Amino acid sequence: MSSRDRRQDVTIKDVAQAAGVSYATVSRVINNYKHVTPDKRERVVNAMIRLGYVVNQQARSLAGGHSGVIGLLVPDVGNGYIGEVIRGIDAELAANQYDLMLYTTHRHPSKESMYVATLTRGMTDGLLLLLPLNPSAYLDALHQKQFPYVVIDHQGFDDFSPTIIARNFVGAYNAIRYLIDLGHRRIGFVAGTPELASAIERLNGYKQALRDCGLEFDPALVENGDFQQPTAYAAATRLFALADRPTAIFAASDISAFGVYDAAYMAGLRIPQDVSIIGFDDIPQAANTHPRLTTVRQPLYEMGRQATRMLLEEIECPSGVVRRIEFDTELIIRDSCQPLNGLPSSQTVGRGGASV
Amino acid sequence: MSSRDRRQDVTIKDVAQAAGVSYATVSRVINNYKHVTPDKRERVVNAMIRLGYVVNQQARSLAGGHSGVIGLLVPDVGNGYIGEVIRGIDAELAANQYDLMLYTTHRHPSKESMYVATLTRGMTDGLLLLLPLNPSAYLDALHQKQFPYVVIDHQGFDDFSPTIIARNFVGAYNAIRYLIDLGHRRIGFVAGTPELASAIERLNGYKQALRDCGLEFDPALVENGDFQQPTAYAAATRLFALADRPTAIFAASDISAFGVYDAAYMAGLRIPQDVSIIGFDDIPQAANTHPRLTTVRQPLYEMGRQATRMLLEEIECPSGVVRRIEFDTELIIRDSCQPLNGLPSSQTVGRGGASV
DNA sequence: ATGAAAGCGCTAACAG
DNA sequence: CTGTTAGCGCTTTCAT
Repeated sequence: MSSRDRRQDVTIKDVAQAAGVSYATVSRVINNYKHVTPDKRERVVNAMIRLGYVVNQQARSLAGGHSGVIGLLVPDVGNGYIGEVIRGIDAELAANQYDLMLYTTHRHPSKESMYVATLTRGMTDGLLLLLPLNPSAYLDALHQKQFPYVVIDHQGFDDFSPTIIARNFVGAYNAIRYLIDLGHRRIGFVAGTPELASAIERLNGYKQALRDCGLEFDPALVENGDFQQPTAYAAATRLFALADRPTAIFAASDISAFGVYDAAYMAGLRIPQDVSIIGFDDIPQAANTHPRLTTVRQPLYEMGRQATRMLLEEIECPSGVVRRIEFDTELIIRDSCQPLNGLPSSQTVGRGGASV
Repeated sequence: MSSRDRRQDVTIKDVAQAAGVSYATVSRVINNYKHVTPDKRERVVNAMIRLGYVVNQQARSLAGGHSGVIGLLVPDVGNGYIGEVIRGIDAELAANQYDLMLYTTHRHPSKESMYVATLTRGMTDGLLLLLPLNPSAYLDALHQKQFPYVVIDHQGFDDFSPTIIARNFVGAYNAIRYLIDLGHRRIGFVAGTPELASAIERLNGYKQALRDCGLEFDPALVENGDFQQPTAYAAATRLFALADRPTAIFAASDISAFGVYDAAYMAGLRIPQDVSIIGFDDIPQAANTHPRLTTVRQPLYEMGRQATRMLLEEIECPSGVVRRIEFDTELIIRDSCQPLNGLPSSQTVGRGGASV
């Protein structure tokens, strides 16, 4: 089927011949075996360089070696949140000479299982699952197969999956406390996909903060969303149309917050004078909006790195120990909130301040 | 090396046995050969389903079949521009059942050659090169090898590389003409990496527009950049410090434009009242800044799609014809420019207008 | 220490 | 139409 002439590629046999050794020896040199005489090793290395030998990963992994590639499943690409995590993964992978196979599930739970099946059939040495929608469908199998994997941002309901997660509950809790401290009482919440544990945790944090402050939970102030901008726009529009409209809105993601921004502008509400807004994630764009978005920071890049490190360690020396790392979230105060009927709360100067 | 037990995976031999046929027949069924009796085909399919057979891509491609994976080389991930292109690529790939292998060169020209060498050694059926920095080092070889590839966003200096590109010159030209029409005479330019042809084209468009309007080209108004925000910030800061500071700035990318925004705010300049700003790309964030960024739109997503389509066609039925598709750019007028000493130029209402 | 040889799972002739 | 078989390039025993 493939039109190109693979015969022109140089293989270990060519190298062996050129170096005057058996091709098993070449394989040994490539794989850094200890017991090869320096003399032969050098001859082989020279031949490899001279001939421009490049290893064929497929053959290597078929024959039982490792493939040197890690599979990554993400719901989609091109959104800030995922981009940051991928950056972290990519950095760690590159540092360890691993390659990346990227799969987008396009938020189709059924695709997940399919991809997992393919990827674990020799193509990859391990799997990174970001925001899986339907992990129960295959996590058991992976675990049984002892196939290395790490789940990012999904507080699993099992106790055998290595996991990287941020403290979503605390992050949301603190955000709401901050809003309440500013005097807000009617706080709207544009929630995330209820299938995702992180969305639920954020909702719980919201509720708990209200409760701890003696505020009543009003279901009318909570709109379901999906972390995306258009949905958040629609949700916020409904919230702003309420007779007793919220004076502050907490969005389950920065992208949602941008949708809330849009809705506020369309409703003629000024931020933060007429409505305070807080996001979640702290993606790079959050600092480029106007006013700059106050948000709950997740260390996305670092989460990607750590997940990868965890996976690579498990691949290279399997311990069987199930680790779970929780990252702290941090409230990043910028310019999108202010005390109810008060002055801007931002302590910052510069861009945000000057532009008001 | 790999700890998991691959023997538990079901192979075509298992399927063959279960279906009572030779394993070549199973292969034929998998590859949709015409000459297989419906009866046997059905038995094979049933056996595959019953046993949960999943093809091993490595073996398949080693044996001469296609790997079903496309390699993509990008300078980095997580920036809006690249994310959009990847989205397009991903969509087209998914529609055609191809998988994606993603490589980040981290802007190291030397890594490019290395990755290309690895990827063309059986791992992939074709290559997509986005913004290559050092293509001359390997494009010849790829072409000679007849290895399918498509270059995105790099007006090649060769005539044998299939290419997807936007009309950078015209885009920049029109942006400057627009600024001049608004009355601006001192127009600064925060340029892109001079190694990239697109950066040069944009600079040329800038110069030509000036020339056509009888304006003198002032080298002091052009700052070199690298398409990134921090560099653009520094560049714009210098521009704003000029005795005869520019009243408008054209940034070679939207990300650069954000850096210019930062610099303007820090310098206490209002956008667009004190300085007009135009970007290039129209990444999603461009509409989320304040004021919303006027910019030159490249159809990033579509460019990714088309590049992929072109590559897949060449892989599936090699024609040897070198195609080159140029996409039109479009000036998207938002709220970051206004006539010199005049009123806002934006025709839009809603978010932008209401927020001023 | 190193060569010989047996596959890994699959595709692609080649027979029949 | 279908079974047999020879590899694809490499890792990994098993001898030596």
